[in-house]
Amino acid sequence: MNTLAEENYLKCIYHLGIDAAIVSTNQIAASLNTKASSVTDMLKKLADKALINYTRYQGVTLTQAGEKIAVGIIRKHRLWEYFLVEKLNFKWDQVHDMAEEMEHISSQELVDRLDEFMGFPKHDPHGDPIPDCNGRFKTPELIPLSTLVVNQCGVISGVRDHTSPFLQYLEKQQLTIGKKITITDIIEYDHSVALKIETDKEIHISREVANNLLIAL
Amino acid sequence: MNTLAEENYLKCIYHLGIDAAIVSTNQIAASLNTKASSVTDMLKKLADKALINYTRYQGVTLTQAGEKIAVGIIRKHRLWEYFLVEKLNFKWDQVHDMAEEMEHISSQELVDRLDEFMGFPKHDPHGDPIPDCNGRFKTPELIPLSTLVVNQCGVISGVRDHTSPFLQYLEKQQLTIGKKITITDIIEYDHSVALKIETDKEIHISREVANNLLIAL
DNA sequence: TAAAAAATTTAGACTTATCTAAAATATGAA
DNA sequence: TTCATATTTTAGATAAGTCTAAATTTTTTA
Repeated sequence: MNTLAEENYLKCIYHLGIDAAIVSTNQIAASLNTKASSVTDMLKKLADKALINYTRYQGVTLTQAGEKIAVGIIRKHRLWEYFLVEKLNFKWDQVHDMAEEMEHISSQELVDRLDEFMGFPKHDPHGDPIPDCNGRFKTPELIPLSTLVVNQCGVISGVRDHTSPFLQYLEKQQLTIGKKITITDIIEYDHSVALKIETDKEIHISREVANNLLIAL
Repeated sequence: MNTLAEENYLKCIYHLGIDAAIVSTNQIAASLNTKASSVTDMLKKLADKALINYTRYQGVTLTQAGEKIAVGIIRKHRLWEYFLVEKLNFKWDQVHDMAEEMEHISSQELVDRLDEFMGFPKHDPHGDPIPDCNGRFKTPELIPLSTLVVNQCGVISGVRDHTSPFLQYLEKQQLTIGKKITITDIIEYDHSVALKIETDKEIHISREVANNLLIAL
């Protein structure tokens, strides 16, 4: 088995690897709030375990074995988030830190039974896809709301920012997963966006918010 | 917050303290599969944190603060065991190791909501009482089955041995929590016991098994 | 394309929790 | 009540994961 620190590095490399073919030491250090020298030490260890491909000064990628572990952790994280929201009635902005602890519970059978207990959910409370017990999942085509044009419509299906303040703001504005929205206006001056939620409510959001809201067309 | 190791020491001292006013270094070492010298180191640390009362060579007791933490961990352990058995359909002999990991998940609100979700259960799958959110619980008067006499009856309400082989054996014999039993015979030679389960099944168990089965009269 | 800047690694140190071996203290049997 | 034994503590070492500071390599830019 792997230590907690190892698991966190693998998960981090996986996430950073989504936007970049190769992940750098400094990216990992920034993401984990640690120092580059600490990262280097851990990279050597993970390379020895054949969980990453690593050459000095050249950044890292996950091996198949490493990716499998990372996806397993993400599966657990998202299933526990779903559990916390759907079964224990937490809000979507409260569950991240708890799931961060729970994702390290080791039993494979536990996760699989939890999955079954909840009816094999496909998405966590933030819209992120939940890998199945074989680690398979598909990432739907989502685009930032900021790329839509006037009169275009779509469904809120994910967020780029998972922090509490952002999620709380969205909740207050009723900008939650599954809601259908239509762009009614885009203000040239600051790129802020006016939009209609479902059929009634009309609201106005900043460019930054629009950038962090993901839409399925 | 306390480290995982600290929590395990506190829980261990609590359990050992049930049968003895003062807990010794060697008892803790045996119980945690560690060395006495390691225990001494940790005792100093816990004493510095005012979680135990400790004087060199004199053994330890928990302070009120230490006991509160220990009971909190036991509450979490037992609630998760209940969850695993009642919601995820695990057998009572499969849940201990998983709960051992889950008991260290820190959120107080999570445990309390879990408790509520399950309807505030009073006992875990092995019959042990679950402390409420204020750490209060009462230990019912239970006696080993081996102390009963012929024709005496009672209800199986707990076990002294929580290991898988013992629990599996009990399950196979239908000697599970809640079953009413009546002693039909006690064999002088080896102190083994013949008994009737509920109204029908008649079985024969060893002295050792009888010693580890707890009965409410 | 060479020097400056940025990124990364190495070297050496610290903390936590553990260990072995030796020393100190307590216990209990003669 | 003293000595042998058992228990406990101290001293010093080790592994994991982190840190700072210095050295090395890569990248950028002039």
